[in-house]
Amino acid sequence: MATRTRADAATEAWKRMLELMWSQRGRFIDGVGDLGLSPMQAHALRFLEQPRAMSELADVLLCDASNVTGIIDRLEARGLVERRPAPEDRRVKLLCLTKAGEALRARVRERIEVPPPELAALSPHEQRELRDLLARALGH
Amino acid sequence: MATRTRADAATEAWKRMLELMWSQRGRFIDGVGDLGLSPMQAHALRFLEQPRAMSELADVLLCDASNVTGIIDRLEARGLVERRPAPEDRRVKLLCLTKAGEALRARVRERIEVPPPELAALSPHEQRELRDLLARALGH
DNA sequence: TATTGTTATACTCTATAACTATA
DNA sequence: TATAGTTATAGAGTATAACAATA
Repeated sequence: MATRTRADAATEAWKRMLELMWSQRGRFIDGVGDLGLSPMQAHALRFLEQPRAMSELADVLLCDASNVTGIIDRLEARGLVERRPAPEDRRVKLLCLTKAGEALRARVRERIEVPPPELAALSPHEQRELRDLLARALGH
Repeated sequence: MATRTRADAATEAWKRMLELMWSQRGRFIDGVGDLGLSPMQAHALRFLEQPRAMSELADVLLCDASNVTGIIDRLEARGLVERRPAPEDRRVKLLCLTKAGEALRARVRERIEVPPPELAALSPHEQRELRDLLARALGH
């Protein structure tokens, strides 16, 4: 077996994606921080496009349900989210964004979805290639 | 100006990259968790390929220097890192990995750098295209 | 009995401000 | 005086275990 001096292309691509993502961390933290949100609070808003149960939010945030209690407590205290008992199972609480929550969620998305300069600087053709490759990878 | 019903290609590409990254979050948390590391501890190890001052590590981790004290305290207590006064300025402390720290750092990298199934499933040609596009974006 | 969400607890990460030791 | 790092403090995220309400 020949000595491998270079990783395969998927590994190289992944390492570069990690590098790009890490470089955008400050922009994300500052962007949502300007809106008065911690990173996890911003992610919670992101996933509340539709009402979800506490346990569902815990699943997508990859944290214990007991954490979601605290995260939602803080958003609720700001009037961004409401807890409503689910009609079909009163143990379940559905998390619904208020008007203010919807508005802030839109602002979070606007900020997060602005592509980094590194991508914006690619040619239109390269941008489309990248977009299409990622669509293939994600099975879109 | 015409109504834009679709975002430009860079924005679509970025959104897909965010989606792919978020989907890999659990693998990262579990991967470094299996090694007994929190995410931030793992990142700290990542950036200690060469000895660095506390303040330098604070810069790359995007956190206050006072946080680095605690993060490094915990790594040092496990014998992974040593603080050494810098010869030219004894206020500065250089963080050096021990043998155990080097070994664990290598294991962290091995785990993190495995590409996700979504990328591994692309054809070799597509993988190379993706790798090269990202290299262009990053100015490599 | 089992499940959903909360509470209690403890640890980690986070920033700010005050402090120390060097420069 | 200024800077590098620490300590003190407080708030937020994290998991585990015990608990209340509901199924």
